Amino acid sequence: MDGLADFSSAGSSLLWLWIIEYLASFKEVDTSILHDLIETAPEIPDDLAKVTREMVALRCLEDLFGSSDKVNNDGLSCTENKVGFALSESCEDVLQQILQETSASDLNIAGPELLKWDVHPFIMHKRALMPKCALQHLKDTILEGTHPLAASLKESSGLTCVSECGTARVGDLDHNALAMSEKENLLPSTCENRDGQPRDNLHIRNMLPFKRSRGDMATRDMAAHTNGVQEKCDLNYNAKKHKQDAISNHQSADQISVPTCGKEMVEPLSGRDVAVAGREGSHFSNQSQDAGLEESQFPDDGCDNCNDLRRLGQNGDVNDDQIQHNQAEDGHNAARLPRAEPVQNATVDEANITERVPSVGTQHEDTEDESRGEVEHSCEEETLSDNDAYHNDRIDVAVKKSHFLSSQAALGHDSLATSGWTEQNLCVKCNKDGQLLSCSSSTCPLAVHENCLGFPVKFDEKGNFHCPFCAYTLSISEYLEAKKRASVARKELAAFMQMGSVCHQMDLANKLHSKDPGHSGSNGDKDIHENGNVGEQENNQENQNGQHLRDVSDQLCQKHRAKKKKAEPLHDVSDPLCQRHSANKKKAETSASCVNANSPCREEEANAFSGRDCISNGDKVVKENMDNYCPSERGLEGQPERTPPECGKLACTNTYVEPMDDTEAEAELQKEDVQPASSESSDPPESPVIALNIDEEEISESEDDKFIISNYSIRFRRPKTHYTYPPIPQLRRKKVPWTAKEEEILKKGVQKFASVDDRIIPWKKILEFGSSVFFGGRTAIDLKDKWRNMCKGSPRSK
DNA sequence: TTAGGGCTATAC
DNA sequence: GTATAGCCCTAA
Repeated sequence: MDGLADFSSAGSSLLWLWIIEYLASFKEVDTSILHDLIETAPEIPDDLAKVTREMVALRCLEDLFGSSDKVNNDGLSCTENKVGFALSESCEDVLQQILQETSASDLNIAGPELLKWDVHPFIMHKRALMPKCALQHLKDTILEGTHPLAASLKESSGLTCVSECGTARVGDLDHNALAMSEKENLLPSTCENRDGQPRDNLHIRNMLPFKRSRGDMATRDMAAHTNGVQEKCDLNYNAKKHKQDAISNHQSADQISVPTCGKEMVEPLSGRDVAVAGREGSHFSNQSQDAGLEESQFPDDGCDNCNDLRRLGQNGDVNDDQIQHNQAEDGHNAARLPRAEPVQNATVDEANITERVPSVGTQHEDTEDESRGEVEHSCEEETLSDNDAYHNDRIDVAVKKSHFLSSQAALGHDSLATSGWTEQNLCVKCNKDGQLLSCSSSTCPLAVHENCLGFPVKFDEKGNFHCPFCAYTLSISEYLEAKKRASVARKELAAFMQMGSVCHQMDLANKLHSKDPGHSGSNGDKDIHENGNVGEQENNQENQNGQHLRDVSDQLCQKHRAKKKKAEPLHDVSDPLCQRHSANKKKAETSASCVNANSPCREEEANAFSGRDCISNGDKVVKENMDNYCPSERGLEGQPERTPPECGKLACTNTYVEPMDDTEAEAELQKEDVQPASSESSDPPESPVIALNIDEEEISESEDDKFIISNYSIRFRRPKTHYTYPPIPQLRRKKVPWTAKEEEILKKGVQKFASVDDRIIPWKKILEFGSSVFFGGRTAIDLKDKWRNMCKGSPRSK
C-alpha cells in the first residue's frame, strides 16, 4: 500500500497543510522533504493547488486568530499572487476567494510553480508566527461552524468527516496525547463506515511516518524531523527515533501499517515505552480488525515474531520489568528479539537520554560543563546513532529470519508450516533430515545441516551452535555492549583530561599567588576571574564546577595513593603529595599555595598531556592513559615526528612534513663536510630525543621525590588572556637542543633563501628545505629563534 | 608568515 | 644571580 497514493486519492489536501505545519514545527526544515512528497505523490498539481489555497487560508486564519503580524513572506506572497490573492485584502475577502475555488487553469499554473517554490520561508514564517495551537484553532473554528465561512471551508478543506467523527486527528502536538490516542482509537470504525475517504485518511495519517522511514535519505531526514517534533515536546529524541525506526523497519519489511504517527502523539505522555507499545498495539489491533490487511501479512505459520509483535501490542499489560526480565533471561534468544528488542532498545535509549537530555536541553553556564557536555554529547550521539543502525540491523535480521522461515515453510512441506523443522528434524535449508545443527537459542526453531550453512560451522565457548540469524544478532548485542563500555571509558578519559585542565588552573592560581606577592589577593583573584574560572575553582571547590573537579582530582590522586600503596587520607590541604611537591619546588610557595593540593596531579597531567609513547616524562601510569592523545603542534614536546609510523595510531595534528628535497639538504651538508666528527658522533640527529630522554629516567616510586616530575618537561604557561576550559591545556614544549647538523642546515638554508638584505627570511622554506635534518618538532619560528641566537653569538657571517 | 619582544628552564 | 637557549605571544 502506498501511503502517498492513498493520500492523494483521499483528496484531503488539508493533510498537506498539516504536513507543512508538521514540518514547520521542526527546528531545521529540509524543504527537499516536502518536495519529495510532492514529487512522489500522484496528481500533485491539484493537491498543491489546494495546499496553496489552504496556505492562504491558514494565513487568513492567522489573522482571524489574532496574529497581527503581516510579514510579507516572499515565497508566500509569490504563491498568493499566483492564485490571485493579495495580502492587502481583508481576511474575509481572501477567505471568500479561497472558497470560491480558483479556476483550474490558475491551479495548473500554480502547481508547477509550487514545485519550484521554496517552502522554507513559509515554514519559517509559520513557525515564527503561528500560535502553537493555530491549527487546532483552525480546525475548531471550521468545525464549530461559528465563522460565516466555516461551513464552506469545512467542506472545502475536507474536514467534514473529521467533524462528523467528532475528533481531530492530526497535528495536535500540544494536545493531551493520551486523549489523542484514545480519540484515535475511536476513529476508524465510525469514520470508515461513513465514507471511504476517512479510512484512507487514517491510512494516510498512518502511512506518513511510514513513508518517512522508508530508507532513502530524504525520508530518513524526515524521520529525524519527526523526532525533532518529539524533542520539542520534551520527548526523548533518540528513544523515539529508535522506536520509530524499529517499527518502520518492520513496516518496510512487512508492509505493516503500524500507526507511528499516533504513537508519536501518544508518547509524550507515555512515560514508559511499553505503554506506548500497548497503545501501538491498540492501533494495530484496530487496524487489523478494520482492514484485515495485517492478518494477511502476518501468516501464522512460523512468523512468530510478527505474532509476537502483535501480541505485544495487544497486551497492554506488559510492563518493563517483564520485558526486561525476559530479555535478561533470554538475552541470547535471538528468536525473541523481534518482539523484545524494540522495546528493550527503546528502554536502553531512554536511559541514555536521561543522561543526555540535560546536556542538550539546558544551557550550561560554565564553559567546563559545556565542554564536557559537548564531548559527552558527541560521544553519545555517535554511539546512539551507531546503536540505532545496529538496532535496526538486529530487527532486520529478525524480520529476514521470519521471512526466511516463512518462505522455507512455503517451499517445503505443508506440515512444516504447522509443526516446524525442529520437531520434524528437517533442515531449514534443504528440508531434509539427517544430522542437524540446532540453534541453541531456546525459541529458535532453526535446524540446519552443517553443509547447508555455507560456511564452516562455529560454536560458542559453551559449544553451542547459533544459527546465522542468532549469531549475527548476538554479535550485534556484544558489539553494542562493547561500544557502551567504550563510551564509558571515553567519558572517563574526558574526565581525566578535564582534571588536567583543572589542575592547571589551580597551579596557575597558586603561582600567581606565590610569584606576585605585590598583588593583593583580591587583585589576583580578580585577574584570574577575568581570565576564566580559575579563581572560582580556587576559592571554592564547592561551586558547581568544583565539586566535580574535586571528584575527578580525587580519582586521580587516589591512583597516586594506590600506586604508592599507602593509605593516606586525601585532603585538599594536607595532601602529602602536595607537601612533597611543594618541598621540592624551588620556588618558595607559601603554605597557602597548596590550597588545592593538586599540584602533583597538575604536574602529572602536564606530562600526561605531553604523553607520547616514545617520550616519557617519568610517570608511566600517565603515559599509559594518554596513548591516544596527541597534542597540538605548539603543544608538542620534543618528539620525533619525522617518524610518522610512531604516530601511526595517534591522531597527530602535527603532520610529518615530507622534505622538499631530502637529498638536497643532506647533500649540502655532506658536500662541505661541515660536521665535525665529534659533533656528529656525539650529537647525531637523534640527539634531541636522547636529550629529552634525560627525563625518562626511571624514577623509583618508593621515594617521595619521585613524584616530582622533572622540571625539564612540559609545563603550563601562565595564561595571559582568556582561559576557557580548553579540553587540551596549553602546553609548553620541551626544549630541544639544536644539533650541529641542524645548525648547519639552518645556515645553509638561510644562505640559500635569505634575501640580499636579509630583511625577510623565509623560515618556512628553510624548514622545508632542511626538514630531513631538522628535528621533527621544529617550526619556522624555532628556526628564526635559533638563527637569532646564532647571530647573537656571532656575526651573521657565521 | 615573519619579526621582535618576552618568558621560562637550565647551566654556571 | 646571571647568562643563555629555546619557546611563546603578538603585531604587522
